[in-house]
Amino acid sequence: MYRIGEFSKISRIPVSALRYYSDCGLLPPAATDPDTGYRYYAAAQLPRLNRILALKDLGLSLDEIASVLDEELSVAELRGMLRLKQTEISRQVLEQQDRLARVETRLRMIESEGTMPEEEVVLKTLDPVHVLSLREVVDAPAKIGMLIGDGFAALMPAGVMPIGPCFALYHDPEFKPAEIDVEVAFPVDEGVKTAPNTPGGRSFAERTVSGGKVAVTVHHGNYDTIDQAYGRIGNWIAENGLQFAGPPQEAYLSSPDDPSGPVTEIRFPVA
Amino acid sequence: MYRIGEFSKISRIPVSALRYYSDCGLLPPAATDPDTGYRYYAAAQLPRLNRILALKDLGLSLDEIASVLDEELSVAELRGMLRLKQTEISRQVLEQQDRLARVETRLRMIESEGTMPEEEVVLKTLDPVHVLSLREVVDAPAKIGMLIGDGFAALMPAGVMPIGPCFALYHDPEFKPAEIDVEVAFPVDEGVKTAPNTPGGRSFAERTVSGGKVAVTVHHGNYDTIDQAYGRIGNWIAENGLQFAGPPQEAYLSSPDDPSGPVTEIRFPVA
DNA sequence: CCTTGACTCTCAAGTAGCTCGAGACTGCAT
DNA sequence: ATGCAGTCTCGAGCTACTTGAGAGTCAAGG
Repeated sequence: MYRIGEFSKISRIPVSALRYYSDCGLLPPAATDPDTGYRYYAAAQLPRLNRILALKDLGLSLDEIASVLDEELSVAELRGMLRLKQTEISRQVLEQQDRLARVETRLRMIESEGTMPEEEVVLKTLDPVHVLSLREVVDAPAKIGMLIGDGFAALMPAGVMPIGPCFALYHDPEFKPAEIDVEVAFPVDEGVKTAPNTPGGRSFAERTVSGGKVAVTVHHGNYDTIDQAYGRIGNWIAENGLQFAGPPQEAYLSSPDDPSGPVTEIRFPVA
Repeated sequence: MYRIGEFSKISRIPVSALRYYSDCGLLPPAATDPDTGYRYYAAAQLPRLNRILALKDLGLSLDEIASVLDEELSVAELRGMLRLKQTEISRQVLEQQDRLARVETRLRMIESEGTMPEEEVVLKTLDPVHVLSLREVVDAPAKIGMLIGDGFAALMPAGVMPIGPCFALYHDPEFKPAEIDVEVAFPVDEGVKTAPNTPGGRSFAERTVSGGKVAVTVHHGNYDTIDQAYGRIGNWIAENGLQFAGPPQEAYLSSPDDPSGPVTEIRFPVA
């Protein structure tokens, strides 16, 4: 029988870890002196310790290891557990490879630009939103603001409160400055199915804007420089090997009287 | 200005995380009501939040992100940090791929054998050990036991206490049962440079057995079935694409009077 | 028999990045 | 006045240990 320090030396596992395994019942010492509490280990416990290490090496948690070693899992269960690990690990490998690619992209960016950007593009997941919307082909971006104002002017008096920032969807397959097919959407409660027409005589459509993965970036400042944000997000999508998967959105996140200027979030659904 | 719940919705970051970022100073709210403690966020804080998310996505810790965002790191430092991450992540990728291969091997093993083995092979790292040793060509494995006994018989009366279990090194490039070139090594303190000859007239050599990576397995039971352990470890090394890198060792880990039988650890240096 | 030094014990806290729950306020709508 | 959703702080929990404090134990040397 070895004391914990000797057993640590022959197993090359730190004393603290052995004590931990002992405390959580994974590898109780062969004997414990009831007076002193000293743990005594037998050489014959090494196989169990090695099994623990081997299973840990496969990525199992100590709880899982305990169940494998002590609960006589059926072969089917064991196989299932390992299959699960397998998919989990391959997922992680892919994720880490992606991350590695992103780090490398970032390094190249630093080399070429000498610094990191103030505004980033990130991937987020959108929930589906229930909206009332106005769709129209307009001949100038400024008209969109009027459309939004129109919408609010119709909704507020009718007691319909948007439950989130309103946003625009751009339905054109490509951008034509003189003929913009835009849909202005006001998120509302599920229950709200309709609203009175706008002062301008337009009628709301009720629909659900689908969710999913979107590339997102924020433009902070005057609207006339928003093409920077579009450029950024376009590059990012290309660099990350993604593809457009729906009409882009622009969400207007600041109240019009915000002293630090308007904040617009641009979202491109991607796949 | 948004309350935390609204800001959470537009940023799609959980409230708890926003509070956490606020507490650790990474993203303090634009304003805090001194009476109620309510946090108020501005839309203009989204770019900073997105930068946080993007950097987190690269694998930086929150501390590192804070220093990147606030401490105006020089471009060189930034590059260094990312390079470090880069190597770190590629290391992890390789490690995870290895692990994946091990899980797959294990799955195949379960398919073919229907269960998991009682004794595992694991990779460990040995420290260099200072030893006194006896080397000899013997004509039968049983003679090794006698050599060990001889060694102890010489060391103990001279007051030289081994500081660890004794072990044998097999210097033959291949196994020949009738002509075994074996070295029996007794780990001793650095200071011990010599010892009297054995009763059998053999003299000790003093040397340091080098450390490094070894594949290890334990044989529990009678010595005549030890070839199982050798088979196991040989297969394992082949399966894991490793190569022998030195004479194998056998360490005798149980005292001779252990009621549960002898325990032998077999170690193959690998590269 | 006593001391010394190495070893061991238990218990608590720390690690990273949050999440969750309890108990108490706050703000807004009826 | 009431209710309810939202918010606050504070503490614990997650993994697999590691580190440290303070106290007790063991074997050898004097």
